[in-house]
Amino acid sequence: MERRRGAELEAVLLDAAWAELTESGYAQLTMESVAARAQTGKQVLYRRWRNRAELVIAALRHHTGSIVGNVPDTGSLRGDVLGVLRQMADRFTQLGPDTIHGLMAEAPDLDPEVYSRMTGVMATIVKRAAERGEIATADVPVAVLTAPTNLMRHEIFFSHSPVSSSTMMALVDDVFLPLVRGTSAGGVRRP
Amino acid sequence: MERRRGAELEAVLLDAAWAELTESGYAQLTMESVAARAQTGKQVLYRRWRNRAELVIAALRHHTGSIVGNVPDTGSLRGDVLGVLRQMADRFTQLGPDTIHGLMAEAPDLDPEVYSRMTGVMATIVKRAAERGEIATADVPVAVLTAPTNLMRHEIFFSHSPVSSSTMMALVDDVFLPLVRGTSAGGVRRP
DNA sequence: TCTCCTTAGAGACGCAGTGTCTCTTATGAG
DNA sequence: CTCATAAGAGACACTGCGTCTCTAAGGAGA
Repeated sequence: MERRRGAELEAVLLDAAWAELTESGYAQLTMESVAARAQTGKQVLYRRWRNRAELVIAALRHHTGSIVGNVPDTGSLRGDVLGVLRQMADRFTQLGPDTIHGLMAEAPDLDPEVYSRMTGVMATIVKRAAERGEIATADVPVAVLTAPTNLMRHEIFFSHSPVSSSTMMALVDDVFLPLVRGTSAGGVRRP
Repeated sequence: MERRRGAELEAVLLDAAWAELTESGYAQLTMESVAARAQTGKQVLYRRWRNRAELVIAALRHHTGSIVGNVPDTGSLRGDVLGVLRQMADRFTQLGPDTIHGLMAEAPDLDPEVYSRMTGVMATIVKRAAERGEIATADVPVAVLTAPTNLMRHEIFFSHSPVSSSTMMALVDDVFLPLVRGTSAGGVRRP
């Protein structure tokens, strides 16, 4: 019998977990189902991850690759923010809400990382827009800076269907842009 | 042995569930623990609710009473919106995030009700503000109307500590009011 | 090439909780 | 007083978690 080891085996395990996740959802994913799919024993899983939540998080990271690092740069503030929102949508909608909620319930320490990172991304985008002269100042209240991504996250978590682009545009055109431009309500409409 | 029945028994069951919930949290709440606390058997629970999620939801409704119905009317738009946010905070912070996430994971059909109701509440508040002449028009984009409550819900779900009043004020003063007043960024600061 | 240490693969195990089933018996309705 | 209903109590099968044990594969090093 040929035996998988080390990184090769680990990849197989994470792929198996990912497959279970997308095919059956988080609630159906068990350590035993993952082990069975990977044709190995539970101990091999527990040797690497302490519980289901850690395994799933690892599988998530493994599949979706390095978490961002690439801040959109489309040349316009509107395009950049929409780009960020679309990134968030792409990352999560393939998972489905049950996985997200399940993970939140079992791994309460997952989010702060992603959370603060998004603020940094938005700050960069706004700073560049200010340098381009597109907006008057990059000195924007944190509540405004985080509003679009937070609202987007809210949509992802509460809507039971994928977030539509019209919803994303509403967040940008009706909420964010009026706030950073200093004019709202009847200002710029969507092109 | 005196036997509880009907509504009297049901109240005991729901109180027991609520006690388990607040004392031990959602993860620790089991049908057996609730039954034991109520000094009865599991069958009595299963005769009324199909599973843990339904029991908890019932306990929640029973304890917090009828869900809203009372729209704040403080005389100012700012006060009204802050009142709504505070209501949301009061309702949920006593539960803790683990209960909320656990419920979301197990009862995916809980939210839409509350969800649409909040939109109606906000619409009422804005309409009254327009009638008072506090703002120019009640014709506000839905994205703006739902922004404060959605952001508040976001805070409740993601922050692992109770939402502070300064956070709530930031949502109202930095995001909502500038949007409905049509002026932002450097406009009205908090009193 | 041989040895040895790590660890994969396989399965048994105890534990906890779910949801079902059964039985006895209190109690309100008639 | 009778009787249908449902409470109280517990046994039950089942599932999944996380631990433990054992055998044997296959690299690393001599």
